[in-house]
Amino acid sequence: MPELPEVETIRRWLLGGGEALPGQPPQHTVRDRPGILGREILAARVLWERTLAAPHTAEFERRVAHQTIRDITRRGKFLILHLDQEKLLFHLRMSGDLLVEDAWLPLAPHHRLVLELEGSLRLAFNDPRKFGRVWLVSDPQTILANLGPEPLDERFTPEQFHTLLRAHHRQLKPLLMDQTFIAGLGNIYTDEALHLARLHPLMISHTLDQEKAARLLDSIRQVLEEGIRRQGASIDWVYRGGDFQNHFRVYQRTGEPCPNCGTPIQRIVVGQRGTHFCPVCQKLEAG
DNA sequence: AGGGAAACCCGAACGC
DNA sequence: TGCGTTCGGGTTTCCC
Repeated sequence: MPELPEVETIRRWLLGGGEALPGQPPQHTVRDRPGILGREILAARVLWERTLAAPHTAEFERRVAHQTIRDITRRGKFLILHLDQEKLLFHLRMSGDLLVEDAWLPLAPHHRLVLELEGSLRLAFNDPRKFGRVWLVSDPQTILANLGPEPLDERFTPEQFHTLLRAHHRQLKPLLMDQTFIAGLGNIYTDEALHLARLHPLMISHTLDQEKAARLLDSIRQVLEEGIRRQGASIDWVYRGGDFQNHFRVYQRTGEPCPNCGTPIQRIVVGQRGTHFCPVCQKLEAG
């Protein structure tokens, strides 16, 4: 669910100046809200203890208060609020969302942690399934150190990607979803990238030649950039305002025609994950 | 090292 | 209609 493009979309909303998709009316959630950059955190309320990974509630509420939000960045699927003294890290996991609301609104049922901001605003971490986690740390590297390269970082070259692929003997699908291998891909964008690259999800990473590795990295970048351009995908009941779900090539399109060749899309399970692919465009043998 | 399974969760979808 | 069951998805942990 929230993967790199969704997290990046939320990051941009939080910075302010959010724009509606072309031809669509403004929405009711964060996109018509002012940004939170430069605002002081007046107080914090932890509504579900386990959402807070560190520190414990009382210390968190004490330490986060009276710090100002100086910057908002992203690393993989982590959203990072840079405060005066510390960093506030969010991982949305399955169902997390960050909303900017008027401070007087009653708390929605699935709000797990809220920060009261100056200007009568509130930053709310909403997470129906309670998988999301929040950290307040002085050094974000303690949390982020094991993440693989950023796929959209232009300093990350196809040659480096090929070397990484050859260093493993793993199926492409679970390898691409491994955040220590490459950061930011989840189930949706992995299936989409593999289809665009015409590579079978069960293909073994070690067997990719330079050309296929370059094609795969290019495909990863294309689907991530399209996801960001469309402001992410809104799937299940979690509405985030994006419309990439209307442009999926294979994800959750089992039985529908492949956009390339018309063959019905197949669904298999790989590493406990639903995996969608075209059996004609994505051959396991020579591609 | 890599793969499989379970755990964490709960709303939605499905079956009866 | 309403109940019970299954599913799915990101990550960690544990076991083979």
